[in-house]
Amino acid sequence: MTDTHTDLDQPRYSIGDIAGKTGLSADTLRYYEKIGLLVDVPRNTGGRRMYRERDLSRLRFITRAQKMNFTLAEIGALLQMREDPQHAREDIRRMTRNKLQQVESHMEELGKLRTELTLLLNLCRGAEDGCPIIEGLEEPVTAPGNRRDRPRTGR
Amino acid sequence: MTDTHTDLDQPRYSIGDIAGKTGLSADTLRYYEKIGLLVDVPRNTGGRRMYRERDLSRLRFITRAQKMNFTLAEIGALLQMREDPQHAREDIRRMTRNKLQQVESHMEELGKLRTELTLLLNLCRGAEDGCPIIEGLEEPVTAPGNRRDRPRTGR
DNA sequence: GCTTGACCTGGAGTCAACTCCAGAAGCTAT
DNA sequence: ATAGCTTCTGGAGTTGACTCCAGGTCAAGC
Repeated sequence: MTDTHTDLDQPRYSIGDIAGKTGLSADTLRYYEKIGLLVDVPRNTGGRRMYRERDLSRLRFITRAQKMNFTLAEIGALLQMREDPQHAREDIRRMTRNKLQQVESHMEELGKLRTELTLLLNLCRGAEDGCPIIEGLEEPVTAPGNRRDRPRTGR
Repeated sequence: MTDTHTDLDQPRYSIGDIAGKTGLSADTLRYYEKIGLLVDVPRNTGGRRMYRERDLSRLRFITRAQKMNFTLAEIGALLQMREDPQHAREDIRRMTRNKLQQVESHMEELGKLRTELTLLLNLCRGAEDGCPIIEGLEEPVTAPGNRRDRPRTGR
């Protein structure tokens, strides 16, 4: 039931436009359609794809979800949920809840990584010998009072 | 040969132990060594790998960085930086700075994704017909009454 | 000593997600 | 209406990151 009532005047974009806007390649866009991630992309009389705003919106969702390492299959399910949340099947809702949890724990992990990288960059800048703070990085969570001395690596 | 002086009493772990602790498979651990991500993993007399704490620490760094979609090659460079920050080559420092930026922008994107998923789950729960708030999701950042696309710099 | 299970090496196979053709056809400006 | 770019389809190839053998070795319990 994709006959949305009054979108006759909506702007349409060629595959090249969309590639430009999203940073995805035309090949990738065709691929997404082939595997069913993007559905009902209309064609003009010459058979060329004419994308609408909603496709763009979906694509942005897709790229965002990809950054979470969700598989395209999972993203497909999420898109279903997104298109029609109140009719989404229970397993898809559950999966979405699950994914939300994953996003949150990933954000936590990313926070740790950010800390590590920030330390690496901010400390030891210009220091020529020894950078004791770095030792702390070896074990992000270190029990207090248990400071092992660092064996110097040969390489 | 890494003649580490005083770590003779450090605990050593078998590949199975490490697999258990990290959640990686033994095959993956061997693979990481094969491609040079893990270096100088010592063997016992029988030729078996005996991992040390630092290997565990590296592996945790690796898995964290992988969640950021860094390639194993990139992670290898980051590990170099991590092992010896003050002697890291300038291009590796630059790369690290670069990666830090990526981490930050990814966290921002993840925040958006979290918002989307949260909305999907919290709204429309039980609603049977129509869920107007969902429309707002189509464009995550939408000025009311002015739904124009903002040009995004591609990844 | 024998069995059983963890581990070894080298190499082949798998999988997701693209990426790259070739050959044809659509659009646009001159 | 011709040139030159974009897009089309179908299918093959590539890449990164594993994953799975086969055929052998090592270690601990009985």
